[in-house]
Amino acid sequence: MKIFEELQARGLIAQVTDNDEIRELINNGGAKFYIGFDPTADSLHVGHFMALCLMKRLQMAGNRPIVLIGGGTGHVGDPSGRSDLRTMMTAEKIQHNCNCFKKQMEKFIEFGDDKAVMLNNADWLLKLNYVELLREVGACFTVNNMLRAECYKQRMEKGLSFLEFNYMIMQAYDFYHLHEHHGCNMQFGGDDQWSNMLAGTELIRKKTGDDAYAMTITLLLNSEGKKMGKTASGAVWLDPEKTSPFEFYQYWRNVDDADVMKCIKMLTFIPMDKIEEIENWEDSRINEKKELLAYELTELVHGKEEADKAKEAAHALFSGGGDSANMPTTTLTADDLVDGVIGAVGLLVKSGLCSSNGEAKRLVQQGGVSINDEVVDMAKRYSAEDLANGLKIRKGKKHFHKVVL
RNA sequence: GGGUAGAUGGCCGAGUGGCUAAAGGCGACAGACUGUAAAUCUGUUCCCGCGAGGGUACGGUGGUUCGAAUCCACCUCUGCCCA
Repeated sequence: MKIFEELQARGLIAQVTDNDEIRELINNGGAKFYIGFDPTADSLHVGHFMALCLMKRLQMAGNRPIVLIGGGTGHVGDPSGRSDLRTMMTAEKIQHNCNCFKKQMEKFIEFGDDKAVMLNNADWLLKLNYVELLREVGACFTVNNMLRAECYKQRMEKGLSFLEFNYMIMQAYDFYHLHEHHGCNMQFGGDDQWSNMLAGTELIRKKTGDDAYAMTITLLLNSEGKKMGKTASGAVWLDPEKTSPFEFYQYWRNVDDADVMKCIKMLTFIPMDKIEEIENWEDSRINEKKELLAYELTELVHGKEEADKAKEAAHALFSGGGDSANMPTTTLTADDLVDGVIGAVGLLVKSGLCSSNGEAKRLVQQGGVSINDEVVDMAKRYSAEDLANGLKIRKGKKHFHKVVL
């Protein structure tokens, strides 16, 4: 199976500018393609991860990737897929985020002369001259057309600043610049990027007469149509400091039944014939599928060692036993005790499982907390000796934490 | 530049001088049921306090009042209409 067919089989391809040309190009390793990443946070998330995987797949098929960090576009802010105004970031924050991205990406993609290249659009966007740009690029677009783009439509009601409106132009210019200076002939991106990417191919055609191609990857949506990789407390990050490997593993272990196969296809590198086999597993093996998904992804992002640890910890916690070796742990000091003892509420707050005493109190009163496999009440107290051996706190069904003195 | 409507808890949204820590919905969390799933049912959902109670909070700053999310002034931001 060639790469294009594989991407298709995995359900990754959303839209393409020219099906046949693109198949020809990437199946023969003739694409020099770029994917842009705007430094909107100090860590990559699952959406970025998909793009990086795509990059890797294409690279393995002989195509040449360019990672474009949006040090310049980050100053503008992409309105696509947003219903409200994007807050502006300071230059320092952007720079900081760029550095964080860079570090994380180097773990996934091999960079080097004949491998992948990393560029930063700050290098050309920040020194553009406004009038010059207007004449050179602005003349190639009509506002009428731009306003018809899907990404702006939903913003027409809530308001769209001129700053954000220009994002499309910036991205189009990037593509044009990469085409001229780096021989880039193709752009990939999330499906919400489609209009921006088309603007790029159009600009290239108008300026140079060359054909350039664009392809979007399917956004990873769950069965309810919401973007995956988000939790109540925010995104699922790739940075282990922001989302621990265990939490990461658990996120995928807990995906909806309906979404498991989709995730396996779109996110893992398990070969297609194996995937077909998995797909035919009986319904009773649904949990095996989830474990497989969680393990594969954790291994890809955090490495085999962390993946093993996360899997072991999960098994220990959910399938009986009580191996607390790999649980997140908080070490308390004697100062945390009051009169030599500490209650369940104190432990919950100190360990970070609860953000306030009130929240912890509610949980305890609702019977949602157990310590060392015993449901606790408000009156329960623990002494320094109890703590010395380590206490295993369980909050609700799925949150575990160990506390030692 | 002129006119006009608005800014309420994580989000949506009611409230329009005391009964309002603020209806309702969504989300989230916990319990029951399960398969670490979904659906369903029950409870919880600003902070401190065991509790009585206290402290903050309705865009910002001042003011009127015994008392303000609610009235007044100014400011900031946003939508819409006219130029």
